[in-house]
Amino acid sequence: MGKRKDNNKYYRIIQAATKIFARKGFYQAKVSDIAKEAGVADGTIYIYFENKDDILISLFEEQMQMVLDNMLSELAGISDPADKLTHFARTHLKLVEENKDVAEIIQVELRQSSKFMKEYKNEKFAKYLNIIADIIREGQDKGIFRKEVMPGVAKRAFFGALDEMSRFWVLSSRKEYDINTAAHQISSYFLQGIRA
Amino acid sequence: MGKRKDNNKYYRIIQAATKIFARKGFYQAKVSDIAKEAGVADGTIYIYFENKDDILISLFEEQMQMVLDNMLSELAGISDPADKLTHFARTHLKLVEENKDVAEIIQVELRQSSKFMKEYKNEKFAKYLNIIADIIREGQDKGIFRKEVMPGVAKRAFFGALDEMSRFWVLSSRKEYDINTAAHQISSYFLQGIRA
Amino acid sequence: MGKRKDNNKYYRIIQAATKIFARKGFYQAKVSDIAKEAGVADGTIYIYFENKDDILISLFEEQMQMVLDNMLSELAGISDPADKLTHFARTHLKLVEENKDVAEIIQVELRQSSKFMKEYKNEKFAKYLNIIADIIREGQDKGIFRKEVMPGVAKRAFFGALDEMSRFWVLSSRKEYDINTAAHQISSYFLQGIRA
Amino acid sequence: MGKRKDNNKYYRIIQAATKIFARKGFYQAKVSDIAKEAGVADGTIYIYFENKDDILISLFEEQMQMVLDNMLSELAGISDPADKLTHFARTHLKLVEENKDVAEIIQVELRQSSKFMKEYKNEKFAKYLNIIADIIREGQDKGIFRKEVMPGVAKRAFFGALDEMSRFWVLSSRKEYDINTAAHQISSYFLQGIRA
DNA sequence: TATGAATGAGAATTCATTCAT
DNA sequence: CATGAATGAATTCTCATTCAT
Repeated sequence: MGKRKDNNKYYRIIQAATKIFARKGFYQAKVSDIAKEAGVADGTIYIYFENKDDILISLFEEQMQMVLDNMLSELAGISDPADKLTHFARTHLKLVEENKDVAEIIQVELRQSSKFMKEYKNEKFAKYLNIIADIIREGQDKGIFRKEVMPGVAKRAFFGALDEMSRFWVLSSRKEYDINTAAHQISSYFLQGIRA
Repeated sequence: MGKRKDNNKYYRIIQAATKIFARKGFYQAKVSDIAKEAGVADGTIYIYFENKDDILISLFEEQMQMVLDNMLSELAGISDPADKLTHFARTHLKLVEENKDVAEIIQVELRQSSKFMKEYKNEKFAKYLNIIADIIREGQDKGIFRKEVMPGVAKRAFFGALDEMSRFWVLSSRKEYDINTAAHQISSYFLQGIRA
Repeated sequence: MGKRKDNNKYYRIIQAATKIFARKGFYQAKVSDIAKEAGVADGTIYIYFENKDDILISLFEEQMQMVLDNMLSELAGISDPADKLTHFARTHLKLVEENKDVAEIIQVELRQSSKFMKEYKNEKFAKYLNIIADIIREGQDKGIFRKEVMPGVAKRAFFGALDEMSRFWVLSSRKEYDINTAAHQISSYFLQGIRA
Repeated sequence: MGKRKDNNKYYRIIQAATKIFARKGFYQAKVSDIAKEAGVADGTIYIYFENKDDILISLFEEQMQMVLDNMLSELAGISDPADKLTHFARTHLKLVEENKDVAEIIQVELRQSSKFMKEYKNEKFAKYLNIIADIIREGQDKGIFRKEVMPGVAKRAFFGALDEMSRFWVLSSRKEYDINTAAHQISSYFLQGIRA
């Protein structure tokens, strides 16, 4: 792929960028901030990444892969589609809580203007959403969920509900509701909402 | 008064900024782009706004006020809380469709890191969310919605579901689902999900 | 002369400019600051003055004329050249004390770069210095002052001594020495220095 | 160290700024003029200096240190206070003649409004003046100068006399008097003026 | 590979001056 | 004469990126 990941500096820079982008936002973050945080020289960044945009893109790819892998392994042992959705919610929110920086970047920067949401085909994110769609289809096949539910709409509704809840956590300091409560509430509305 | 709105140039600049910010994003947009679009000199911007940030903040305030007023008047004649939620969904999505630029900015720029979501207390947006919470509480009082539903969580879940759907529209060109279908689906999951 | 002084606004603007230039310096002062201080509109300034430079030039001319007239009338009744010098010193320092703003501008702005000390022929200031040279020549003719004293050098030495003392007053808040002490000291060194 | 002086670019920029500020004055001088004169890129200036003000401040510090060191070494071998003052005058005026640019900046810009004479504590200049005060005190101790001479006034009178003479040189092209004549005249008035 | 000093294009903002009212 | 909103030229400073060491 032409990208040097062999050296651990690649990952150190990704980690540093995650922290800096989360704290300042993409446009406010300086490449030299990331270099300093990673403990490398400014120029070293350009050995591992094409440019500043590429740091963000790579960060997404790496972190989304981690999120994706984690979610798939969490759901692996569960067979009931309803349980899967409940567990998806809990896992997603727990992940947000445990990886504030990653969550904030995905929340905030990923949604940012043209440069990223428009020009960059975020396939990992699409896959993540499709985990939900697949569970719904599976549930419909098993007769658990209503046939008229449209998976393409429902996946967004379910993800959006979780996501808005996360934003609240990411952007506010106080925590009015704990994760389990929120995860339970949201999956219960949704499950009851689509149940046959 | 601190801000000169008496002159229509204030609104012309807001309109121009809405268009430019939606197209390029806040950081990519040049003040001179906005000036050109508004048909005024660069310096004129600074008669009506403190600086570039202030254009965005003012834009939010003005547009959110419009959105808020519109929603309240749409819901005015409806008494049944379930109908209100359904109509909220339809109105919200229609608004997004009819005001792509405004929607995109609220979607994308409003979520942008520290500068805006953290430092800027977005009270108009909080009010908008609270329209949903109020409807839910009203429904609980009337015994239509389950008592254990937490309005603070549910308002975010419902808004998040709509919002994720909107993002899909705003950021993609093709439209797989029409508004009414999406609005109907989402409000039906949700209503069934919280119904007593 | 093409300059409208008939209206008292001309003088109000000069007064305002004196205050503003003294406080902020020529380049830091905004024409609109002066307009506000004078209680006129920005555009009005340009009815009475060519441009910002012209305000400063006019201010010098007017204020130096005042200083010149004042000094000449103060010295009018004195016949002894030594007394004249002593009185020049006292009058000069008293004037500085009583017209801090004017003094500060002459001290500071008049000396400023090319624009003013180089391109602007400051004839009033030359006349002021020549009052001293004339007194010295008069004293030499009367045999009071040494013949080898060069009036062109001595006038600058005497004025410079007074001027440096003034700067100290203008720029510092505390006053270590009072006017009469300083005037007396300086004129006594100088008189004894040039006496035959 | 906070400021990188290790590289000779620091001094090249100081030299360039000295030339440009002398020619155009601080406010008229563009940072890019200085960069061009120094043969570096605009941005390079900001590696060595905080901002434009800092260039001027640093220039003062460096050049005044040079002036100070030069004066102290010139006076080192002289024991008689009267001779010291005479030599001070000659050295000062020679320095002015040989460093027109430096002299002009110290003459003109240093005196400039609030930004520099008020907010910037010019300690090097104070030290320079105190060389004179110290000589006068020494002379008083040795019984050569009159006891009633106030060193705090006299140092300003002497320096002011020299300074006004320098201004004349710096700002005019023609030279009516040569250095030695002027230095001799001024120190002779002054010495005779304060002698016991 | 790694460095970090140097580069220079780019953008926000200011403010003297104008001119329609 | 007087106004003050509008203009737009001008300038400082930033920072992603390069490249000689």
